[in-house]
Amino acid sequence: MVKEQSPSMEDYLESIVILGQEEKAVRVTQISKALGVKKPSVTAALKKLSREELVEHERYGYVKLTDEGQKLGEDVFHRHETLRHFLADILGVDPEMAAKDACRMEHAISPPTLERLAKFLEFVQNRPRGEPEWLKGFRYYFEHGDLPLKYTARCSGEQ
Amino acid sequence: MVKEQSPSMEDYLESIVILGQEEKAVRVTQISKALGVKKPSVTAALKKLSREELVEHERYGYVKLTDEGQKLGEDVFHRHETLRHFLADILGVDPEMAAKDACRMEHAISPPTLERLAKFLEFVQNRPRGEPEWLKGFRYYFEHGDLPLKYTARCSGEQ
DNA sequence: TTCTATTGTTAGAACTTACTAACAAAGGGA
DNA sequence: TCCCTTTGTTAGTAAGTTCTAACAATAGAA
Repeated sequence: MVKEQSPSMEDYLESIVILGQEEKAVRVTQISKALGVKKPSVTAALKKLSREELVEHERYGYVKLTDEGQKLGEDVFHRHETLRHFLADILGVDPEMAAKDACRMEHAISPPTLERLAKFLEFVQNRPRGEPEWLKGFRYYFEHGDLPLKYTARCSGEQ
Repeated sequence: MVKEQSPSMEDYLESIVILGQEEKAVRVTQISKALGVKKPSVTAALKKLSREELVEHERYGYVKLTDEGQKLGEDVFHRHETLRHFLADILGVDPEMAAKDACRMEHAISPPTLERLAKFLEFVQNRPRGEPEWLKGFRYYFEHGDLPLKYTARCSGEQ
């Protein structure tokens, strides 16, 4: 079984997954830049992740994820994306801030909670008729502090 | 200005706020039990928080928050409660798990994002006619994987 | 008042994660 | 081939958080 990873190690794994999608080979410098840490920190992290067989990394060489590491990293990325979309698309948080918050919250949310959040997103977004009316209502509510009249009057019981 | 607190220190502050609401005087042992850490850890944390003038604590005595500390602790608690309610009441996460997740996420959410989340809760819950219909729709969707027919048929454009 | 259980502190260690400074390997031009 | 830039590593340090073991203060009961 795979040991629980710390937020920090999760960040490394996630970052390697993302870089791996963009470039053919992942290097220490890229990870360093992506995470905003110095290269010796990356080396140390890779050493630790290698010991746990989540990463393959030979001295001065490329960085590769094992199947296990890939799975873990993708999972973190999935949490990140779900949270980011929820924050930006539902709550209407500024995209940049949504990404930053997701970056931190991704380490704190449990699998069952994430599942529900993902389903919620699905529920709201996978509609043939587009964004539901109540969501527009929320946007209005957030701006004005109360609902437009039509929401309290029309189609009663629906809100 | 108040220094940003680490998740750990935020937990101590929050815990002292909560214990302070329940009991007249807060002690090291209570904090220790509440947070599930050993007493020396509490002593060390209080020392640090004292240095930053967030806590008043004399040897072998009671623990009290300064105004600043109280404000910070209440803020953490507010984040916790907002997240907990969202998870439990909107997403339908099991109450115990909602509390645990909130406990971790409370350190990761930014003020603007929290504000939007709080507004969202308000939007959903402060209704004269109770829980909106779409939320029941979500519960159904989560259980069954798709919507009951009436949601796709009735009141078109509303969902 | 003295004993004892409770409560709290100190000291010392471990773990994690990051940093800087200095060195070593690799690789592409000249 | 040699040099120089880029890339990566090592060694040493520091901060933060927690722990255990041992000791000290406190307070209530006898």
